[in-house]
Amino acid sequence: MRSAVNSLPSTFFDRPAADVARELIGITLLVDGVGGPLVELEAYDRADPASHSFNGPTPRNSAMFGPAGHAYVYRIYGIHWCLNVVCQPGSAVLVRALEPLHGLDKMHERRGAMVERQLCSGPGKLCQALNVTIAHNGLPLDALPFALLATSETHAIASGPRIGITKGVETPWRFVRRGSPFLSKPMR
DNA sequence: AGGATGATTGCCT
DNA sequence: GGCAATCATCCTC
Repeated sequence: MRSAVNSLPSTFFDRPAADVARELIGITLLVDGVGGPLVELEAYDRADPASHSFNGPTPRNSAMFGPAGHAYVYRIYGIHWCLNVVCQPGSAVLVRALEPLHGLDKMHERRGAMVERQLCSGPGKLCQALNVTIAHNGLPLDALPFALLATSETHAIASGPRIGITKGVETPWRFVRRGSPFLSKPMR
């Protein structure tokens, strides 16, 4: 049984990013109807040396200091897009992986022939599959093309160190649905 | 199975 | 000029 929470209050996001990241596990993210349940997220905050916001606002990270519940999209390594949801000022949750469930045909068009477990198993892959780009930077997640849907299911959640960073490596702010085959990497 | 590499943008020192 | 919240490909073991 599913209940729509398309209008998640900004108070849901205007909290510590680690709390939001944990609670977003299992919530379905759609972009123009394409997406599925979130299975992997990471938290970053203002006091965190691994965070883009650590040294204050810049043109690139300005969305991180904007309204909670809006998107922060940035280009990484000159190639890939990464999608975040803004939480407390200067903090955000990086959307790293989801279970491909809706719009598989569109995902395959964008990602090519690909086993399902690799369609959205990483932040860059997920943005390609859902067609998220800089055009989405700053947009609210409670309005089209975005949608967030909660389920009544509960999930076993595991946490551990974040991926791909060189600072703050011991902060266990990566949250995954335990045992999911759709993660960017197994939790360990 | 695991390590090295190239692609390529934008911010930093 | 260096580096980064990545990924696909091309090695080597």
